Amino acid sequence: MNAAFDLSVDNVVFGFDGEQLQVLLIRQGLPGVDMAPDRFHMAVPGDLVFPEEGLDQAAHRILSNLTSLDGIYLKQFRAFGAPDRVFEEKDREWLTRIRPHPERRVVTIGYYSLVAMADYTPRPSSFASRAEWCPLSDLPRLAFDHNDIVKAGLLQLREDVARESVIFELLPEKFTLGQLQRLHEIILDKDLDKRNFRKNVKRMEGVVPLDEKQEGVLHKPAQLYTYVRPQ
Amino acid sequence: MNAAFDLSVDNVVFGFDGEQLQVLLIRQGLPGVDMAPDRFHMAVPGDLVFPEEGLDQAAHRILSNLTSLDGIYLKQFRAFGAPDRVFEEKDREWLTRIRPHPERRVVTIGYYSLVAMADYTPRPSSFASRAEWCPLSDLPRLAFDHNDIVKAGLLQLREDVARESVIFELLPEKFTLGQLQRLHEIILDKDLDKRNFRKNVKRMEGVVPLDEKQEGVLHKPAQLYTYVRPQ
DNA sequence: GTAAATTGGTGTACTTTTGACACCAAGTGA
DNA sequence: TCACTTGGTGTCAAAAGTACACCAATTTAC
Repeated sequence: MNAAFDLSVDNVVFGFDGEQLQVLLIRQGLPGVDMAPDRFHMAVPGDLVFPEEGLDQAAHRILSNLTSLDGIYLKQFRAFGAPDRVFEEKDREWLTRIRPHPERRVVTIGYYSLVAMADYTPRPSSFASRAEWCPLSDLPRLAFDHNDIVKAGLLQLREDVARESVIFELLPEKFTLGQLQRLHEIILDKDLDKRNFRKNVKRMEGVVPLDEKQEGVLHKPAQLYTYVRPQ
Repeated sequence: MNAAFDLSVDNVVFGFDGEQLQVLLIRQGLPGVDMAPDRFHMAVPGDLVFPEEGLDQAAHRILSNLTSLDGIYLKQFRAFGAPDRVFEEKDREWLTRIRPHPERRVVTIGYYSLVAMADYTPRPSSFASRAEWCPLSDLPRLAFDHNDIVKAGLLQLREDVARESVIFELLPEKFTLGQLQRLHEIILDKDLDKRNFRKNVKRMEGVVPLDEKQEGVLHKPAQLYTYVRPQ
């Protein structure tokens, strides 16, 4: 019995544009092959873990390679190891062409991450892959079990938002309370009362007002805030 | 580059005896070898995942094999994949003798589980292994990175107890409010007020009083309760 | 320059939850 | 019958959560 696995990491990167949650996807073609649009491989950025590298380390490396995103928040949330998680013909074909051992069972470790979209517009990177933001509400059919992975990442994010200060990773350096509230509403998928929300923010450590206002908006400009990690 | 991993599952099984939290450990010797006591391999029950089996499935199978515990609550909480997680000489030696590919890097998926100790006294099982309860407060040095795994499992349990009804898995079918409170106190590692605790229990779905009282105790016998999963 | 549209910003009253606190009751064993 | 142990109960104050309505500042269209 020769139970060898390939191990991969998949990163569900959430971004926020002030309006809705987005997920970073990569569209991968095959080098030198002209593919029909529906044969593209839309997936969350992920790849195999190297033999000598830690999991967190791999997650950062892979994300950096595929999207040039560096030094961002990344949290492991779950392993996905159903034996049939790669079952579609299209997926298998793709693997055959890029993986040294396409027949091997792959177990993947899911990470989620948070990025302030304003701070980063994804730069296509290296090999025939293009990174692009896609609204969470409008996800296409993804490769492998990546739709499940995204869903699970979102659930974890929801749980974490309540407890941690994770959420500020999703905002630009300067943000308005309106944005902060909308982000909470979108992640938690429920409406919050404006005044109560602001009451809570006041009690929150690290949210500090700047001497600056929004500009170029078509309504009363909002006070800008920033987040400084407590301690 | 031939990046092949072995994949294992490790189960941190928590038990409660009415007094303190315990963890289920297995003491594994080598078949036919007489080992000095300090060379025994004390570990959390875990083993390799089969090539064709899902992760949850593997966790249940392995736990069942090593401890004859079946059909219990099991929750995946984290993957452990540091490249050097198996570094001690003693551990390596042991692996060399039981694993087909002892040199292979092993990534393990941590599960935690909960058992009402009263319902189950571990039965030694199959190959030269003995399962035994060990107080959490008095854990020995375990094999591999199992001390870390237990610690991480406990943290996850703490978080989950607040939200879910997980905790009843740790109690016998009939329990007293005193036991329920002690269990909370032990898991959360803080004292709770008796009256406030009972107030909260009243608001909790599923905890129903029985027409029965404790017997054979050296004090006022307590009302017995049971838990019925809501809906 | 006036009106419409849009989002920003504020306080109060009610309800619910949490937290602190002390004493009698029902058993056991000496 | 006394000492010991755990079981069981209510009240009050503080904190947190929730519901709710109006004016302010800016832009654009007329």
